[in-house]
Amino acid sequence: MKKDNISDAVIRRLPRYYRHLDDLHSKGVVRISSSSLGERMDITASQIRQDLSCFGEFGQQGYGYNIMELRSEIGHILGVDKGHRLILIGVGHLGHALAQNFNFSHMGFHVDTAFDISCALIGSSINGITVHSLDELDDYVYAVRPEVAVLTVPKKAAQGMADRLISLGVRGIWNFTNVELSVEDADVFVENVQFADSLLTLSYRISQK
Amino acid sequence: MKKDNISDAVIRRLPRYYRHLDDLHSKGVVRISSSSLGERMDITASQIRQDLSCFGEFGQQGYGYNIMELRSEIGHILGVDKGHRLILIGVGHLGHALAQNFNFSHMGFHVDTAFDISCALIGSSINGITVHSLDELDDYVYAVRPEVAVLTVPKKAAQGMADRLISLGVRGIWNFTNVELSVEDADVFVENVQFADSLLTLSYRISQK
DNA sequence: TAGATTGTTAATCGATTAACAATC
DNA sequence: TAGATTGTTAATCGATTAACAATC
Repeated sequence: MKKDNISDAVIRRLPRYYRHLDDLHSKGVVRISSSSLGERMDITASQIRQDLSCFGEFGQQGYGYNIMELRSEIGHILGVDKGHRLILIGVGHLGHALAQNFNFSHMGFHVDTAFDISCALIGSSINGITVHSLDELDDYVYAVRPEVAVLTVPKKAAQGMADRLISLGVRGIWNFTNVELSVEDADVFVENVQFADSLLTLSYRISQK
Repeated sequence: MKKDNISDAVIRRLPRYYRHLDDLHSKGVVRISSSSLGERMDITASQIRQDLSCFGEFGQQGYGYNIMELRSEIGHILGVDKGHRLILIGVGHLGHALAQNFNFSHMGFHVDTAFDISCALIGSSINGITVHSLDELDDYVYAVRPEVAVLTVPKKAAQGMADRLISLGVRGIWNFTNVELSVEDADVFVENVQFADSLLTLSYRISQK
């Protein structure tokens, strides 16, 4: 039974389902039951069925799920077929690493432009992504209307840049600065990648006993 | 009342407490109540008190918490005072970005060595971290006994390298490859940084409505 | 002392798991 | 058909919030 309010816990599991189904699909597996998938992912079959039931009915009694179909359904739920546009703000080492290595298009994102203040970088191109001056940001965003901006700028510039991006109409910020951005607009979403928090969690675990 | 089994939810909030207290401390604030901290962090005062009570009694009735003291208590819980040693495995763009930008020492980690297979990199130095050949990995680990390895190698090499590191005695793997590592040993912890999952979560949110 | 705020117990809320009728 | 497996309801478990006596 389709639900209206999906809990954060469920949403955070969706990409993992997607990844596993993608994997199985590329290995040529055609169908899978919730219990086999659960075993693979180390979660209960119940949870998988419960999670999926928030969005619809994708399986078939006695058969399980068709992998290609379920993969595409979850992809659709995640919005990978929406053709979202994305820009990179900041081309330091991290921004550069993302531009170079991260497979944005596999997640359904179109990226062709990054912005930085460094003259040394402006005009250069990384993996097909050209670096522009931040002076051109406003015009670009008005013209192209990217939905998402990846923020890899220095700490100090983070909040100001976030405000600017939001006022320009960006709806999602993928935030790699270790600053907790304050955002008023309820339609704008910030997804934080907090390296430090992640490492400290690991530090905690290896420190026990 | 001190607890034995701390839930994952609590552990994942600790770094955030630590970060906020660190911030307040560096701003010169001396004391804070659970309610003010809660307001700042957008969580309930109850949750803060409940969380902290898992580890001991750090506050004072009528006063609240001494920031310097609580910060150092939480730092201690997280193990930032343990002097953990860390190595980088893989010096591609991402490894390079981490070596260059990430403040490992602020998290209490000692890092001076990275490993890679590329001859072009071996012998070079990034931000005081020298790059060695992977041929030297075993000797180094036996000699120095680093607790944590940061894994930023290509997908294909991930599981093999993880196995090797674990057999050498590494206890924590900070995993940036988008491979779900399989680890038998219950004393070894893997902390995943799944960029793709994070971006897809954002994709989901901006796709609603 | 009076006011503030803790640590903890109890109540509530939400998420996970189990069970099972429905059905492919 | 018989076996397998779904989607969903109910039961359980755990996490969050509220309340309050204790006390600085």
